[in-house]
Amino acid sequence: MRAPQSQFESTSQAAALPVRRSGNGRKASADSPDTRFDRQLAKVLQHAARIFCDKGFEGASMRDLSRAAGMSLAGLYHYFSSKEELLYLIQKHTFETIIASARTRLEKSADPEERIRIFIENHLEYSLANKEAMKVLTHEDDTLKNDQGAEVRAIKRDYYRICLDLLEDLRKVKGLQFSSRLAVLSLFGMINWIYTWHNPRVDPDAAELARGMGDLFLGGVVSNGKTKRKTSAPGPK
Amino acid sequence: MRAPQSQFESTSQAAALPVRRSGNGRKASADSPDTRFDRQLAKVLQHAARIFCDKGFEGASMRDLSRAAGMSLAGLYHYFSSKEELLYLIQKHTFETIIASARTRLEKSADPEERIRIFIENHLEYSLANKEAMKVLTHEDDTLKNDQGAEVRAIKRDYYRICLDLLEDLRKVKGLQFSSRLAVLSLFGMINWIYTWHNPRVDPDAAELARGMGDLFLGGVVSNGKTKRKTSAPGPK
DNA sequence: ATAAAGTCCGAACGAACGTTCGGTAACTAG
DNA sequence: CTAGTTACCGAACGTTCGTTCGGACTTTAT
Repeated sequence: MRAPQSQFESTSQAAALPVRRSGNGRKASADSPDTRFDRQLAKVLQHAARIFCDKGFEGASMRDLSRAAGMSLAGLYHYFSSKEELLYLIQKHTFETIIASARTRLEKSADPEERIRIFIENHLEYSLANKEAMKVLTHEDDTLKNDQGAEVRAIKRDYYRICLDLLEDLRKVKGLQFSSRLAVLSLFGMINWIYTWHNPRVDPDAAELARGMGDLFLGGVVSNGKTKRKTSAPGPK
Repeated sequence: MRAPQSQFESTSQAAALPVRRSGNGRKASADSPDTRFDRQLAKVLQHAARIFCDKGFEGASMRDLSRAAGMSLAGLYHYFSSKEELLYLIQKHTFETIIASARTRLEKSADPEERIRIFIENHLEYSLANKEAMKVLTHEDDTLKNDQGAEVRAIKRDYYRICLDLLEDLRKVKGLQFSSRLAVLSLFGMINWIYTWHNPRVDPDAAELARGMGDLFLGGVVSNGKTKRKTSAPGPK
């Protein structure tokens, strides 16, 4: 929930974006990561995530947003160049944060099964602590087009790949047989669906949820992987 | 006053909607379940589902829809009274169809585990055969407000309840211990997430997908339900 | 002090939105 | 045939949309 560094480059499209850099060469002090610009942008991004979460990207108007952020319509455009870029900034920041967190936590264990549990718990903890941003991630999954969409999709693929590797480690070490793709997408289904139903007043917190879903998923993968022959039942072709 | 509406009736709000019934009073010929009106409405609904699926409910314009349906903007309003009602008709019809199909198929078995597999397979088969409508169901989950929203939400609760009952049957018969709510929501996560990734050219068909997810889910539920302890029994592999 | 840069706003732009209205063909009933 | 209903459309309504522009106040640099 901290401010994003203002390294907001599109990476693509080198044009036209009003982008400020925080620590540009001027100042003597090496780096000031939080400029006024950065702090205000972070605040706007947070309000925007809430509005996009509530009304959807297309359903939310810039006027809704200006009301929520307590800033004039025109004033908003000081911080980004279009509504689309706003969505891009939210999605990119959210993905990068959760990936960084996962990578850090995964360093602490070498056991394949425990690493999968760590991955799940990290995802659930971040999801429940940042519900709005996570809903915007999944709900506006294919809203962004062109370069910005491709970039976010690439980051998402990284995240997917982390989980896939964890599962293939497990499979090798335990000598199991199952489709990693099907398993990882089932797991993502479980943990990404939570935003549609989780109610903090009735449902468990992230840690217990992670334990329950970890049990369910790992129990399923392990118990089936052991006895399974892949081309089993003749079935309909 | 004006006309439309047929077997897709709106049980809530008795006012203001243009209502028309299909087989009203007169026709002698045995069954005309399909009047011209009904057939045209069904066609429009199908086009609308595709457009809503592609661009989202808010992102889709009535002009997009009129182009897709090959009908003028004004002509569309002969069949429904607002864009919102259009979404309502799609969602209601989809839910009712999948529920009816599930109920019919479930009659054919009394074994709790097999019944869960039937439920999963029914859901996946319908989902893959009606991708657009299913995406509109889940993606525009909280778009509808007021009476129409409440009605769709009630139908959805029925569907959830069917699955919950199946799981509690399993738990009783097998003497397992697990949270039915967590289990059913995890299962829904798996099977509803499919629309975000399934590619018919690479991924298995509904039957094999249902087998795989049934194995995963039932394996997890059963193996964990038996030993209320943490996972990974110390037993040697 | 003066200049430059950064921050923010009121007002307006043209385009697109959902919906309505008056009318016109086509079909159906008697 | 005529009368009436059904199916549909062109054109427009009023509103809201994302975005822009010129200017003004505030902070920073010299």
